[in-house]
Amino acid sequence: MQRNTVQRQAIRDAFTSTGRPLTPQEVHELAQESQPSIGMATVYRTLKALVEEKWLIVLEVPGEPPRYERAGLDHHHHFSCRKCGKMYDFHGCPTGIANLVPEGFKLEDHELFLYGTCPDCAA
Amino acid sequence: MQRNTVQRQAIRDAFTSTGRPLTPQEVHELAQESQPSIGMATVYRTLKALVEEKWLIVLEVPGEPPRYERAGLDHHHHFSCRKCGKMYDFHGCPTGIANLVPEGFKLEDHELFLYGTCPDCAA
DNA sequence: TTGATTTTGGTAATCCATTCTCAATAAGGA
DNA sequence: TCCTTATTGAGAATGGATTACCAAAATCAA
Repeated sequence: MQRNTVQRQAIRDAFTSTGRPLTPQEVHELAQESQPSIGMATVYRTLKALVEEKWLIVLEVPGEPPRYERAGLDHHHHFSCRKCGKMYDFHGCPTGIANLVPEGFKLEDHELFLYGTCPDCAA
Repeated sequence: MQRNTVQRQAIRDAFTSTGRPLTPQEVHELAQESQPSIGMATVYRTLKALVEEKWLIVLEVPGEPPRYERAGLDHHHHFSCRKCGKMYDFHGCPTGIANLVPEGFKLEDHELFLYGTCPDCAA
């Protein structure tokens, strides 16, 4: 049977307390705040398990390591701060995406990445 | 001085003849059509040089190797075919992107990836 | 508490894209 | 054509993220 460990709980807490997509590195750092001895192997193992049990999903990001975020969120897009590297969820969706698609292409999905500066990093 | 080699020309031709963003692998395969003995080292070396001389730019893509494409194109977005993996440029831009951004965030840039089926792969 | 079993942490191993090395080849000015 | 020098191709080497391994520690049902 699966056991509840403090490490696994610390990893889940990283997601519920920040509410934003996290890299394995970020998860490791956040989990270390309550479990200083937690290792990267445990982080990777647990992320994989949480994806398998559909508590997390993997978010691939251009030119960066993947982010993990809570599964089941409403349709949204992602903002990446160029100064601190933190990624945020923004709800909503621009209009007219279907109009970009020329005849003959079948559009199934889209992913929008926004870049700029977050409030924490504003001058 | 820089020399014009058949390999370098074959790589440039891959971009001008297809007109779409290419992975290093794709460049290699396309260049091999006219230069069968061309090696990956030459492809990587040449791509790097063409980026430095601003004939190409690097396009990072979520969860995939980077694409290279001609520099200086108008603002556009990218469509990736889920069947054949080929990537295409689509001109234009959806509206209302700025509206997604909450108070306090400064938006500088965006990148939109569309996914679906291309005409070549349509059933 | 005990004890079977899962989980952990540290480190070695793996994977894979990209870069390096270097002898052989090719470009192109003289 | 010759000769200097840039470029190539093959394979080894590298770097960074992720996974495998395994002895030690932790979980939890009885």
